Amino acid sequence: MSKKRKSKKKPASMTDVEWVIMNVVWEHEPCAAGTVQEALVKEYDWAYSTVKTTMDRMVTKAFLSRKTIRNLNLFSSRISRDDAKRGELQRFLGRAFDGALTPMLQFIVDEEELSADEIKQLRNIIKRADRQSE
Amino acid sequence: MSKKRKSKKKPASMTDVEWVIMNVVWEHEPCAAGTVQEALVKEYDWAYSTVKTTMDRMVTKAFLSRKTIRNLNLFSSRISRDDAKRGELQRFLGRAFDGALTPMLQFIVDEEELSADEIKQLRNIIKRADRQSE
DNA sequence: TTGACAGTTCGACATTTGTAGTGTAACGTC
DNA sequence: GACGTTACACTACAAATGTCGAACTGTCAA
Repeated sequence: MSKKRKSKKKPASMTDVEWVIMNVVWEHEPCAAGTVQEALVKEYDWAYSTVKTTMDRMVTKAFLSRKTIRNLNLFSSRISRDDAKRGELQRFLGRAFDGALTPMLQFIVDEEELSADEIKQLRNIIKRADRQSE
Repeated sequence: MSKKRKSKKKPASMTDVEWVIMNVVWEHEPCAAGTVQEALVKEYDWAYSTVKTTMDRMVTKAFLSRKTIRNLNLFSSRISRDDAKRGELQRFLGRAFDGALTPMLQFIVDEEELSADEIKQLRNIIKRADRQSE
């Protein structure tokens, strides 16, 4: 898309498929494509080669790194889960909430029907943060 | 991507470009492609035809509707801003937080450096929700 | 009526994405 | 050392995306 303004380098965006794969890699790294495919086949029935191709591409995109041992490709993540989450949050906020955080929470509170329990949890989270910031 | 399980119909996902355009449409609808292009040219320098083509495609995808008056195409949104936000939130949570809300907020509180003011705002939002749920 | 304009339609093209088949090379086993 | 099993590398291909240019058309004022 390419905005005109400069922006502090943030992790490139991942597609849905890539997220699914990354989530497995973070759990199992370093791991082979077969491992990932097997972990996912119950939910998504992708062929081995589909997963492998995607992972190869993710190496090019620098989401993954590859280490070859003998006949085996071992993949590892090149971005941390937290960085990826941060990037995703930024993009999400940017798209839908003009980048602002509190409107987003406001929206959630207003629009999603939160259970009393969830509200309690949220309150606790905030409370803790609040205390810590003093 | 297509998961194996069924899922309640939720709005299809929009690309970044589509979000940018939608945000303008929501502000100005019903509006012409030229209006949108002009509104965006300062930030993104897309040619008129780029915007127009994208909007045409968005009609096909049912994000927009088109009404032709004489020589003019007037576009309107077919999904509400809130629905789009809801969908986006779901996708965001699904990708990065296994669909769960509180871990997401936890993450924000832990990882983003929130200003004291932001924390206060958050607390107020929650407090209000809390009171309301009783 | 003739431009100047604004807006349209259509086609085009390079990339990226989703998805996978195939032939091949290495591995472990009997 | 032959053989079945794996995992790999390579190729393919349609659909979606990002991006426009060119040619055409309707409108309105001079």
